[in-house]
Amino acid sequence: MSQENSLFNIGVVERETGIGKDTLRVWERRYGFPAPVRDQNEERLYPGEQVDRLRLIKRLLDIGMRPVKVVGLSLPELNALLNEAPKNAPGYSPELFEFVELIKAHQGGALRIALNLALFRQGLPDFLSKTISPLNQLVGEAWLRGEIRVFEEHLYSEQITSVLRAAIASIRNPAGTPRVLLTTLPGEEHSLGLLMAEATLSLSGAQCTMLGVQTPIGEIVLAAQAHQADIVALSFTLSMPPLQIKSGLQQLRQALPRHVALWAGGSGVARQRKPEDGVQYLGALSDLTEAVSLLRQG
Amino acid sequence: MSQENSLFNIGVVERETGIGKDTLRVWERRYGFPAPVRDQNEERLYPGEQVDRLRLIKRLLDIGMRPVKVVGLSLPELNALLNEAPKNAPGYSPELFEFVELIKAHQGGALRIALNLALFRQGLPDFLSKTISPLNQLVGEAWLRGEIRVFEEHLYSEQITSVLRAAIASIRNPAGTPRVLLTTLPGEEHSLGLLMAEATLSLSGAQCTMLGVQTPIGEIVLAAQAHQADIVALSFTLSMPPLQIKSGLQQLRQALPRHVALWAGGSGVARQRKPEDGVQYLGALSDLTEAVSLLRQG
DNA sequence: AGTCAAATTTGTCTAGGACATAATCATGAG
DNA sequence: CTCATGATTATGTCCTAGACAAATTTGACT
Repeated sequence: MSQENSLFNIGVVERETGIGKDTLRVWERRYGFPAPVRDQNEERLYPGEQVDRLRLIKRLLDIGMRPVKVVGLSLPELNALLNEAPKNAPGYSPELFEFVELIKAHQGGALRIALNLALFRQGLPDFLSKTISPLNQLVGEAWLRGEIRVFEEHLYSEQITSVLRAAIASIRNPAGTPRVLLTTLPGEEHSLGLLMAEATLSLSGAQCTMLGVQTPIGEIVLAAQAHQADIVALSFTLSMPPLQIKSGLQQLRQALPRHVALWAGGSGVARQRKPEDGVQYLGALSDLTEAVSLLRQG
Repeated sequence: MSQENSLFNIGVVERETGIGKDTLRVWERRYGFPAPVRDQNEERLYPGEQVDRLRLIKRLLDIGMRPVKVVGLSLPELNALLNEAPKNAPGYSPELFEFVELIKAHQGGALRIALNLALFRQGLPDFLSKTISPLNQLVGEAWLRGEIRVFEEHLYSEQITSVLRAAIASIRNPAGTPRVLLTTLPGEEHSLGLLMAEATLSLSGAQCTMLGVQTPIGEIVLAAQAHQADIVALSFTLSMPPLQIKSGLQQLRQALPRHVALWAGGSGVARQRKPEDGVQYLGALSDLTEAVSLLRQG
């Protein structure tokens, strides 16, 4: 957790929690929380303990709770909510918990080796759908409950990245079809989803061009043109505000030539209520394979 | 460039340019630029052309110019400034320009192959210092002059990442010394510098733990403890505000045990005026090898 | 030319109000 | 009882105009 006696100004809190300055101020006005002390210039200084609470609140909002219900709750109350949250827990296979144990023990090297073993035992499609995907969810839930720290989650991401990149490097198809451009919109900085999509698509014989994260919309359009892409594939996590996802997809769809398909996947789009016209939403990785087959047929 | 007739609200402009909302408003008040139109609610709507100018202005500020000199300049004036900027151009080897041509031609696959050839011809240390480093600078300058677009720069980063990660995977030393923890502070999202450092350190026999980008300070401390790190190595690019670098290094140095060394490198730290106590600044990658030797001796 | 203080520049913070849109609630129809 | 439709509440983002500390530049004086 944060240093106990430290105080943070509003800019630092915004960066650390991902909650905007305006939002922090308006919560204070409306809900009476957070309740920062003030320095000699009447500027807000947030105690570390409140920053910790804000982090937990952010997690609850990301999984769909509403501010009026969670902003201002005490640490124990927040933890109670977080612990009862994952009711939809499917039966995780015991093997997955071994990976989690490796994460908690900070055995990065051993984790990578174990993941690689699973990859070559199961094959890439099963590895992604039966190991990585549920493991991501399991890790996400454990992180939600505070059982896994941020740095442990970073370590985990790094090992997955390492394993997937090695796999992709060896199955890349520079002459495949369709041509797919992979990236995320500004604001979405997670690349794991992209890597999983690239692996799946490459295996389906598609030709992938990875642009990395946070490509401005205008640049995506240019890149699609330059690479004569048939498909632009975007990935969204829960950390991306639903409104930004919606308007971003709208703008991009409008700016992109009609013959270029726009695919969106990840936990962030599962949240979207009404689908956008001309945007294909993919719930699971397996949908990708299916969508490629459909595209080839039709 | 941005869609010609499009209008963007202040939040989008902040995300696209990296200039904060407060700063955009105060520039308008002080310098009369940007001069957005207003919608029916008196909310700012920035024309695409002004967003383009703001992007160029941001680049000039990142290389050390002052707002009073550049905010409000017209597109031709900005381009004139950008073109005269890189006076310190060293004599680039002709081979480097071939890489640049591949980038401009969007030949991602060919670029990766060419880079790999150079890697195995030169060896890793020379590849990093004589190819990648100057190429980064060359690409950075070309980008500054608008000769390389954002998406092309993304494509370039992706290929470098791919080549370096493959190299690192094959020289990783899980039992080496010293133990180094690699990451960036919140706000710094570029990981190329980290990868180059990891490659150099691994080759020196160090044991690297890569945490990826944007690890909160408190988490870095915990990770250093968990991995019994001897060194925490941070990377900073020009896109990181100097003030954030300074205060971040101060905070981290204070929170880290004294016996853990703190190393900082990248173009962002070259800008820092006064070095922080207890922080080692590394100007070039070769300094890393040297610093490791020194550490082993002393 | 170097050093120190004064002046200027610059980013970030403040308050309190406003509004569009999303989410929830309530009502009525089938 | 279920579904749709309209009213109400909740919520994030934007607004103005002022303030101040820290960084940088300027200017005076060795």
